[in-house]
Amino acid sequence: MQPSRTPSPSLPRVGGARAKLLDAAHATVRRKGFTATSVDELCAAAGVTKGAFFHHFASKEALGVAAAEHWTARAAPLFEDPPYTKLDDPLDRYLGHIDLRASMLEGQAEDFTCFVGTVVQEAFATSEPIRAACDASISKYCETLAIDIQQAIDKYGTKHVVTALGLAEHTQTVLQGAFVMAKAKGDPQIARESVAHLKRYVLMLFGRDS
Amino acid sequence: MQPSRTPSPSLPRVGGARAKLLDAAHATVRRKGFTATSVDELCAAAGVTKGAFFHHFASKEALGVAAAEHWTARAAPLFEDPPYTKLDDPLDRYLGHIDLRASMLEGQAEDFTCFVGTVVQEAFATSEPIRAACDASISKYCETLAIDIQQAIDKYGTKHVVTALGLAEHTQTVLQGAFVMAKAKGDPQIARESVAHLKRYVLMLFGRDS
DNA sequence: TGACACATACCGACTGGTTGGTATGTTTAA
DNA sequence: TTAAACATACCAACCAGTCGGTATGTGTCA
Repeated sequence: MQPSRTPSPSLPRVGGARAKLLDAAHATVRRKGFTATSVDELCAAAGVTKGAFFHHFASKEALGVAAAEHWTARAAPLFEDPPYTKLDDPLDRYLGHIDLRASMLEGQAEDFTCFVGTVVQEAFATSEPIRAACDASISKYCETLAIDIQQAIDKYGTKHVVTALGLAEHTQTVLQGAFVMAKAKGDPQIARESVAHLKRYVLMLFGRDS
Repeated sequence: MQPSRTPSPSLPRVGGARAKLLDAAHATVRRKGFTATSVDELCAAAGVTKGAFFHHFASKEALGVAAAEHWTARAAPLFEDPPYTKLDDPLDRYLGHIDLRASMLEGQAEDFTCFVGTVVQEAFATSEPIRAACDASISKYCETLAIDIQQAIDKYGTKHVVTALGLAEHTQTVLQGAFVMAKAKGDPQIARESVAHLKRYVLMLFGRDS
């Protein structure tokens, strides 16, 4: 591979309408849903024109797929930046992650809820590309989380037989459910309580309670 | 008993377009989402005309509210009909309910998922009447479930301090999350596994495990 | 008994606005 | 010069909602 003189040939040279549209999609779709968000509205929120939209995305569906993939990238810092990721004990890292997710459940639902979770609810039966992209994003999250959980199982064992991936997926399930409940109530308190139940389950499972 | 020509003065005299529209809404909206379901489509699915639709509902939003209320009524048999509801032990009744919900997670997601959970994700920020109606439906479910849980707590106590309503809400949270995950995966297996985790949590909490 | 007034249930063509998408031009940077 | 990155104007299809009308049942009173 030859070193290129241009900073990045694939990156936008003018304004970066693509990135602005993806960010606008994350914000607007989480508030109004995918179908209820029009292309015009998205363009207005991103400060670009329709021409720019269809230059970067073949269709609204293609934007949905790209936004789901972008969501995965946006979630990556969650596993890298927080201080608890440097802890020696894998169970502490897993519990630290649960605490972090609980602490994020504050303010307006549209700000802390999951883009792919929202979109897949609407599109799972009508757009296979979008469903697959959302599935990939969620699966990636679960697989990453399962690494620490597996190490915790190896180190401590569990009171009942569970798999690391299964427990990671259950963690994600509780979070997705918590988002739905917070939206219904108009208050994230109920979501925090469910995550507290989840943490209690993990503590009991690993025998760290009482 | 004399066969009356007119069944009931308060009941629809001709076709019953209202009931057919509500049933069609439950089916179609769970598959495509609320916004993506057009009024024309709903009328076609129900076999009625647009005139009938707007005779019974002031707006599409009003249908959403009515359908959420109808969903509550549809869920009532869940707490009355199953054989386990006749068990003496309240914890057995609660566990029986969890088993029932797990057994329902089969086939296509659009057939076992929750109407109000789907709708509230889309409408929580854009329609307060719909949000409130969905909240009422979910709250009713939790309050009903909490009755058995409270009796179980009174009878057995729990290893950690929890409230009956809080545990009922967590049960609902796991189910809502399980629906999202099943939609993403295109397979209800992952949903059943999360409900299994929930049941294990309840068993550990009440000291019924090992 | 019957006739008239009224209410409810339903029909379907129509409308003004919005939708996703296209066709074609202009600017920008290498 | 060239190609990508935008912008502008436009379109056919579709959308929620309206409206004048029909069919049918119900209450009232002579």
